[in-house]
Amino acid sequence: MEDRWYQYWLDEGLFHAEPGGDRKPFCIVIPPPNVTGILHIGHALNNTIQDVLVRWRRMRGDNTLWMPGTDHAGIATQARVERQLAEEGLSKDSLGREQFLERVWAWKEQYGGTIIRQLKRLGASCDWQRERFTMDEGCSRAVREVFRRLYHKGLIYRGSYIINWCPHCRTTISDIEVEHSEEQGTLTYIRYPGLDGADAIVVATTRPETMLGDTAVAVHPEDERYRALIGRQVLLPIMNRPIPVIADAAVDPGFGTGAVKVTPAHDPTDFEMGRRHHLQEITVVGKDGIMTPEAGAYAGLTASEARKRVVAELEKQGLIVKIEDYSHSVGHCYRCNTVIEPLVSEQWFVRMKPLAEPAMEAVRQGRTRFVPERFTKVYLGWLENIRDWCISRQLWWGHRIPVWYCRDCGEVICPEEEPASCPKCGSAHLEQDPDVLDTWFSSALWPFSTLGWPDKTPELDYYFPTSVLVTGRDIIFFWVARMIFMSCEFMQEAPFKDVLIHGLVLDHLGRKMSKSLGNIQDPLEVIDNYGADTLRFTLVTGNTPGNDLRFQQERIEGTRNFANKVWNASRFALMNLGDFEPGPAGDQFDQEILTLADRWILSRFSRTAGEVNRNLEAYELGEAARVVYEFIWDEFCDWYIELAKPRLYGRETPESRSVAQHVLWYVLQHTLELLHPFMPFLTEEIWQHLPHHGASVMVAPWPERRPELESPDSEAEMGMIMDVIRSIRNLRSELNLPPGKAARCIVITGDAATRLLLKRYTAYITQLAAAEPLDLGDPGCPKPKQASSAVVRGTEIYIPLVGLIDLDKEIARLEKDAAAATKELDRVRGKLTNESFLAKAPPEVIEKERGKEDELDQRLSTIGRRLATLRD
RNA sequence: GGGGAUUUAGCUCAGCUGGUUAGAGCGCAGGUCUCACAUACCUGAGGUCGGGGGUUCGAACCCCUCAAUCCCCA
Repeated sequence: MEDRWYQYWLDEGLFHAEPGGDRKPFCIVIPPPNVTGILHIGHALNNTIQDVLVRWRRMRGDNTLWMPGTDHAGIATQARVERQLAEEGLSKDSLGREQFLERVWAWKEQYGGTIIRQLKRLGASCDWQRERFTMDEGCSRAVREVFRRLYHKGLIYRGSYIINWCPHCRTTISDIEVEHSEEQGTLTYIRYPGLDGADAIVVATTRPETMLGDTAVAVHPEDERYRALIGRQVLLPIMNRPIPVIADAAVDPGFGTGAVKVTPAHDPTDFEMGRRHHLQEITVVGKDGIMTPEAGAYAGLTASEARKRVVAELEKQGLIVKIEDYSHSVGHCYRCNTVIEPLVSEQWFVRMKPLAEPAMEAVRQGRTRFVPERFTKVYLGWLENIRDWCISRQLWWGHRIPVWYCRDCGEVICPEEEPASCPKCGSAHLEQDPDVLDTWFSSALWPFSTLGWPDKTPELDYYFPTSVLVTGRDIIFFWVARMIFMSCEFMQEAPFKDVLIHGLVLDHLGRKMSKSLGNIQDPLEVIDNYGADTLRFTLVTGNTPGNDLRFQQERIEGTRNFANKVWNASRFALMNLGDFEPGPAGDQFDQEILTLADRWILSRFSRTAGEVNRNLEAYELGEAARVVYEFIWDEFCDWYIELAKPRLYGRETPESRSVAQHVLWYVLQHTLELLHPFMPFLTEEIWQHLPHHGASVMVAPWPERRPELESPDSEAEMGMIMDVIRSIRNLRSELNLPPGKAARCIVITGDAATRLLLKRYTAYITQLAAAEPLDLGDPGCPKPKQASSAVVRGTEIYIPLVGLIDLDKEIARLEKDAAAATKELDRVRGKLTNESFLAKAPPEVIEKERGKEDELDQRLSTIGRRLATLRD
């Protein structure tokens, strides 16, 4: 059923959008999933939210484009193909760059469509004709253009700095790709002997092996303990190299002894210090994790082996003061969890300060708005402390850095097209930089590269800036911030008006889903077992924007039940609409011939539509879905359909039947439309079976409020009748009367209007409460003693059952009622006798309290009289 | 160390700008196979809204503080 409708939508071209026209544009660019990936539950949530918004706006009449695509995911994809090669006994180096890339492309062709197919199963209404890939021709051109412009503007530079090296992935990674975690290690205190009679100094370190590359010892400038030593020299043990004692405010006097060893080539803080004090940078650990020749006798050892031997040697020399257990933060690669090695290396960087400023301004001025708003702070905080972005990666799969070096004159060239010769010396000996760019560099351009930039396309002109970006909060730094600064730089405006941030999908115990925990919920399995509609609805409900959501089996089943309810109600409607033709004025109603139930459900429907819209506009998708759910189940099914049955079954007049058909059809059809963004397949299936205009529910006009259908009077009258019915049901239940068994019921009210109302709609009450016969009377009429009774809104209800009423029980029940009413009345009277309340509360609030007081008062006296009778 | 989130019925969560007798689903108890639906219907029991203080006529909602859990950053 789902596949069939999806194919129908595709065949009808309903997902496709073209720029132009006088409708409002609405555009979302998809967060491109990794080509290598498969759909996980987080994708399902992310894309369901987008699809709800997109389907809603499209029905509302906006020119709606949902731009899809995938990301080349440099490290991940390369790693996958390398693993595949390894299984064949090959390696990327044995293949060579060209052949390896061919293999990756082939792999992409074979597996790259998987996640797209899965998105389709979810029901995603993307414009697939426009599907893009971050390494397709257009995106690649955008990447080269952006690089070139930033380079010539001096915002991209090459330099030797400390970077994060992942020895496993064998590439640099950016600062945000490093994940820190607390680890148990040791703190080793080492004595560095003083030179020229100076005192020795003791330093503490978590990585003793790096001492081989020390080029200074640092203390805090105001640390009295070491003041005398500043500017003097100490002897670096083992290497027997004299190194200076320097003063730097970056040193924490509270750490260890307050004196630290400085290894500029292997620690970010030390690196900064080294640059400030012009220290030598000695690399002792290589990119392979092996000690370099600079490590002297330790060259060739692994770092951890070197650590053992260095400590042993220092021990031998009596220079180890002590070794303590110590818990400290260690950086790991976000992809493979390998411990990161900080290294000094020649890399490409983006100068962030000038780019960050406009990106912060765009958000500060509200041109881009985060929903929920609290994420603004996260975003701004990050950009305020931004460091330059290392963008070169030592990979093959990705956008090659568009820079060539002349082997003859050393010129660095960043031209528009691949150069044939050096513009400076004319040499043909050019060599392109071997590295590729960080994957996020190309995704940062996604909102405009997919719309055709750097060309001036109609798409770019019409759909940019896009309307809203929907993404998880884990990706604000990686992606959202970078898109914003790139757009500010190249489009002179922020790429989207709103950023809707959603939380993570957790398992039923509230834990992150992970392979190692084995608690992954596969969305496709849910689709197979329950359908995409159920998955979508479950993900969207029971959750507020930005908050995490626990995924529970019971909630899936609850939603499945709801889908089933919709299905059955519709089946009922279809069974009774066989001979119904809506006619040209199908949305018009003659108020005169409508029944109370008709007016009530139409009124409730209009309000529901209003609520759904209000919530969707506020990105409260969960609330919007809940409102539709409650309307369908609690009002349409439980009350309206039940009340319409006798009419539909022809037990009344043919005219009454046809009016009921009309209202039933109208409400069901438009309710399906309201539900469509959340449950696209089910609603299409039913909608198509109902009399309708148009090709699909997905392009039906979106239901808006219709104030002329709203009727507070009908809602109030219906509310009264419903209360009476509930009250009778309650009494029946307490008397253990089976729901189907008719029972006589006496309803007494002093209010003539109410009596008239109940008289007119006696049929509703007899039908839904099996109250038959129903006697209506005024307060003067006799009340049976052998009866169970209740009071609702000033109306007394009696069910007489001679011989079956336990008077003591009945008295106890009424006393309980009276006690509750008394308690409440005391509270209300407390308010109403409070002068400040009367003086300061708004009149309508006071009025409301007075109304309550009257009702409670009346109720109490009625119950009181009844009790007196029973006790008699 | 800094920042944020969460804490409401047995469980999972709603509760929009302070004006409710605090809601839903599941679970629980009782009753119904009523011709759309037992994946259902009817009825009911369950909460001093994490603790303490404050602002206010009025606080689940605003402020302060403490506690627990989770997340991010350094």
